[in-house]
Amino acid sequence: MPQLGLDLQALKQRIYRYSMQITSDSWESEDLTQDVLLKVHNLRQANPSIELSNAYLYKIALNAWKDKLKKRKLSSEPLDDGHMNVPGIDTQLSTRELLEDLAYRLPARSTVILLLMDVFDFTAKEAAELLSLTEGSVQVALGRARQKLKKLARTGMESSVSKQAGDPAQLDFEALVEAFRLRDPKAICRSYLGLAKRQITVSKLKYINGKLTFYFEDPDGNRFMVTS
DNA sequence: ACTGTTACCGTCTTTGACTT
DNA sequence: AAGTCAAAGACGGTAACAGT
Repeated sequence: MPQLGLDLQALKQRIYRYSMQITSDSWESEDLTQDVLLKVHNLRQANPSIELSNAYLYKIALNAWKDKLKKRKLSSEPLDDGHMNVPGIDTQLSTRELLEDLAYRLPARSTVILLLMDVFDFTAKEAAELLSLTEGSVQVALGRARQKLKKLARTGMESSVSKQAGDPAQLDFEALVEAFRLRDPKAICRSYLGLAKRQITVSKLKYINGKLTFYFEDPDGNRFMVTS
């Protein structure tokens, strides 16, 4: 029975492979891998001499996946909720496209709130915390932004806004992460739009162990993760 | 006109007690 | 153990008002 070494990267890859077998979904697997790594970390802290066999590791992953499914209440909630990597089913694509246009018409703060809550499924509380606002302000700003979004959708976004004006020069992942770190709505907006222009999408954004974790996807389909 | 805050309301989820 | 149900809490939305 092969023992798992302390090489975190190797361990992560192994768990990811198990997760892919269980979930058949890359994003779910990344989530599951994070969960399992956390469980393994806790297990090791509780018992440093614990033997983490492959079978045991697989069991942990499987149980974690079952827990996830339970919480998600599969009967009432589609599996791809909040995820945008399901081929052919991109329910949030229109929101994303509208959002990118909207970003040129709304204040940065409102756009970022819409981005966080309607695209990345942040709660009002989380968005408020990130932007140093009250929950009420976030909710109202969101409502107003949504109204504007609907209005623009109704009018067919008739004038495709010129996206050249004001485009910043240095727009990369670090800029976006830094913008989030500094809680600067304008910078977040700029960086996000810059990436969108390069056809690089932030396909997922979530808190993992208290840190913001960004999942990017480039035009070639390459996916990578950046943690703030 | 725009933005932030507060109060209030409706909906959904969670939790605990109770019954089968 | 499993199912049911009511209470409590969390959450999102809206209206009204105030400040800039």
